[in-house]
Amino acid sequence: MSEIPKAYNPQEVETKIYEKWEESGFFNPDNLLWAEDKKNDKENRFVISMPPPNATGVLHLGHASMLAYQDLMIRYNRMKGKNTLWLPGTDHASIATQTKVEKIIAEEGKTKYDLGREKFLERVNEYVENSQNTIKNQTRKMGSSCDWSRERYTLDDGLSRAVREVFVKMYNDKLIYRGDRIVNWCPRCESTLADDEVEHKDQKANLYYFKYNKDFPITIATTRPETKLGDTAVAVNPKDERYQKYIGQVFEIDLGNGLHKIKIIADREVEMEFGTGALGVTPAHSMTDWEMAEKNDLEKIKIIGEDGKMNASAGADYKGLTVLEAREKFVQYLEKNQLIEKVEEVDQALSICYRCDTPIEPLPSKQWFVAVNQKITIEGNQYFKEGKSLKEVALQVVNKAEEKDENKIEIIPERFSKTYHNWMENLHDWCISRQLWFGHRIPVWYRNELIINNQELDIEDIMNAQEIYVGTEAPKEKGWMQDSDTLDTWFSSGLWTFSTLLEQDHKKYKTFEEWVANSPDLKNFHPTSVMETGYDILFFWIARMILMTTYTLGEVPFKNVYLHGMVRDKQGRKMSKSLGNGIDPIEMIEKYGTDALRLSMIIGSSPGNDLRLFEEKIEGYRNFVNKLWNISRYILMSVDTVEGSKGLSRLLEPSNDLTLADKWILEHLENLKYIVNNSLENYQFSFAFEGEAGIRDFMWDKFADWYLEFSKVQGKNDAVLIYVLENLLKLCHPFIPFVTEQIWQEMGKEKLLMVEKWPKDKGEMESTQVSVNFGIIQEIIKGIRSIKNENRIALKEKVEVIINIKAGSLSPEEIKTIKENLNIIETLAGVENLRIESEAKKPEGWIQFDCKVLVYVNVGALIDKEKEAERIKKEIQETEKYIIQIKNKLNNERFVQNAPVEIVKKEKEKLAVSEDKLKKLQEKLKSLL
RNA sequence: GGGCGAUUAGCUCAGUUGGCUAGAGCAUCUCGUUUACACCGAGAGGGUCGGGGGUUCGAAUCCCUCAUCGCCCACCA
Repeated sequence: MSEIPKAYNPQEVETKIYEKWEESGFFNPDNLLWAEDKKNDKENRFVISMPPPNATGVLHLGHASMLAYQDLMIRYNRMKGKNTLWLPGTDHASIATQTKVEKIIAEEGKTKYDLGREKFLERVNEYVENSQNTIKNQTRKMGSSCDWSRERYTLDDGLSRAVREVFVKMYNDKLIYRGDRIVNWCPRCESTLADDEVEHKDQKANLYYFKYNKDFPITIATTRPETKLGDTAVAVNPKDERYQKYIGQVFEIDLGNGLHKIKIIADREVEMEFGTGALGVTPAHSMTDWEMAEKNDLEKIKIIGEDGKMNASAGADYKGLTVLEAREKFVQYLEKNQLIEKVEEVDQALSICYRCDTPIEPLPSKQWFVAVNQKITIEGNQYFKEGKSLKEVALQVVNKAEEKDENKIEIIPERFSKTYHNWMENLHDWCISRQLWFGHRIPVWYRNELIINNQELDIEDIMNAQEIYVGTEAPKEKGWMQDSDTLDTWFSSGLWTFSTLLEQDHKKYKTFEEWVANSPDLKNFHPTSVMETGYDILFFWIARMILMTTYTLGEVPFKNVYLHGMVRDKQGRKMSKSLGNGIDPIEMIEKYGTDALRLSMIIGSSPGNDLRLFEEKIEGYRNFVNKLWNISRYILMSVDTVEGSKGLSRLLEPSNDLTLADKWILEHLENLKYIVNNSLENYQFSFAFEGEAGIRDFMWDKFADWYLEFSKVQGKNDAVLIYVLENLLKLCHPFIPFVTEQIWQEMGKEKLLMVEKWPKDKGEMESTQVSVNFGIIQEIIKGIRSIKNENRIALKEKVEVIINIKAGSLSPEEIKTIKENLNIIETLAGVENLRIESEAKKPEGWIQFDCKVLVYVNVGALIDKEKEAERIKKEIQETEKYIIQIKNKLNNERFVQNAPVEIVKKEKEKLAVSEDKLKKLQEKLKSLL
């Protein structure tokens, strides 16, 4: 088997291995044979809905990390014999995708209007198809073992029907309504945005202090003077003595766009300390002001249009100007009339669009909303049987941090439950209509006489039609026109966990209820087990899925939510194009292999916390993978097989004829199984690998550096070698699937490692005599090596050593152990003429150290006595200090009284050991001088 | 304005009910051409656990407070 390459070459094997996996069919739970009898056993399923990447662009590190965590969970559970499904797909991401394509055609000097809706959508779909393929191939490169036969797209036929069905159902239940309300408007996207799609950016702004006219009694302050053209009130704090007398009065003003009535109103929300304590109320262009207007029944004058420009109501002077132009012009007007008192620079949180950073313009508009506070009763739905609102149910099904209920959704880490509850409690009705072309068209049709007569109509006219039809298909009669808007992309992703499990061939089901009741996948795989995603979309997505799924199915979408952090650079900065600090996962895969990249993202990550990633880290894990490769290479080259390589599997169970080292490694393997199982069950992925007794320590330190070196000297035990290797490969597989599968194949296995049985553990390992005995040998070897190194003696250069065993210091078994392992000490520490003596005196000029025994090492003439004496003095000082510490503790009555007995006992033992050590050190120092 | 997180070796991080003289990897230094691996092996140095206070026999760990950095939410216009 010497044909195994010296260094693992991921590029050569990864594609082939992935093809092998995919061809095996085991990504699809229907083909997992062991699951046959448990096919319909819901308890035995493990399901993850892959958060669908946007169907734009390429795979970035965020995707890569998500795929690494999910594939880890999936492979672990699959090997454990669960009916395992990982359902992949892509999201049409209406606003993101449309923005991207708009940019592309802008480079051709065109706008979407030049193309028209139909042609534009063709371009988008073309673009999407291209990107989807890229993303899918890159997902494969990550080694993702997802079931491609069940792949879905939020805009595919079935999912589109699901969207329409749910919309209609909600409309009929009065949970969706059309309302004329102030909304967040992005003038660049020319669309509304949901509240959480608005981001805030801190910036400096001018705060203008002025009066509407010379006679007006109150000075107001604003950062947006141009909106004052639409003011209908001035609000003051009811407690503000300065303005008490004006409350309730109405003034008439003219800012050049006609007479306005300005009413002085009182509102507790007004801060007396800010500005002049008086706020000009612009109902149509401020969220706060809109609410005040509702409360006080004020007129709402819309002066800014959907194009972000001033409209006719702003007056002839301003009509057609952009907001900024209008601001400049209005400020000039104020200056000319000497109305400005002062201008102050203030910090302001500017609202911007989360997709294109354009400042948001709040304005009134007729839009579709989901009513989150509307109470509703639904028969057969466990959550809504007693009249609850969407919001109430969404709050009820998620665990609060302080009170845990197994039946509720658990968010990991726990602290995000609080964030979730807080956000959900404050949720307003959700604006779901978007003035975008790309997406699910709203399934609403309008009709009036004008449409029937086929006249040229403005969209406003149509939408103001008297007749409305809401249904999953267009009405058959003539004269109906569909709403031109599309749905918020999160509306469809909110259905993702279940809409993807509805039978693809939906046409055979007449009603939604039938479709839901008869789709086998939905029955078998929903609710899903874990939703693994970034904390950044907790509100956008997690919350929406919970709202939509509890309503539609009466089920939660998932049992647990695992939130990962963001990938950042070494300094903790966001990776971005402008900083140039981004890492391309595909490039890293080509350089270091997928397994290395996966490890670099799994290790060091903990739920909800950001992860710093840099190339040296990936390189480090490439080294790890190569180490595993070489351990395997060594074992495969050295074991004697019964029938060539395929005979390896016959040597599975280690026999009873075991050396100390055999027993030692097998014990630690058992412990490793426990550590890995326990950590993975508790989502402590990093700990399973990198923890104190994790995979890395076992493989590299215990197995390679100790056990294999022992076996080279003391003779190998093929059964143990193979047994440990096989188990190690299994335990590593979910982390680093490619290299482990490749080694498995090199071993001549017929079955894929991917579907091998996961090693069961027998609980936590207790410290045994085997460990103690092995530890003694290790200590002796390490001590000799250390002394040689300090005295600049090469490891291979042999030195004389005497092991001095004091009467009664070791058990007979321990003494026997040392005697049996003299050869290993000689070889691994570079010793000749090794002797064991009891009560031996240290020969002149030798150096001693102690562990459980005293060891004398002949370092010959090389010893630098003074340096050695210095070293010992330092050690004596440290030991003395330590002894004082322990003595103080033990002399403290309260410690002896209050501390648990084992702790006190331990301290006493420590004291005894240290005092013994001190004595030996002092002897040593004496003999030196 | 409210909430959350982080702060442990030069760097990246462990440290899970408070109890081994606080650990690992990388980097540094010394040594090594042992046929599994230099993507390696052996050894060494390096930390008053952000500051202060408290609880406790005992604190990196629990509580309070301050500081720095980061994130989220929010209608100071």
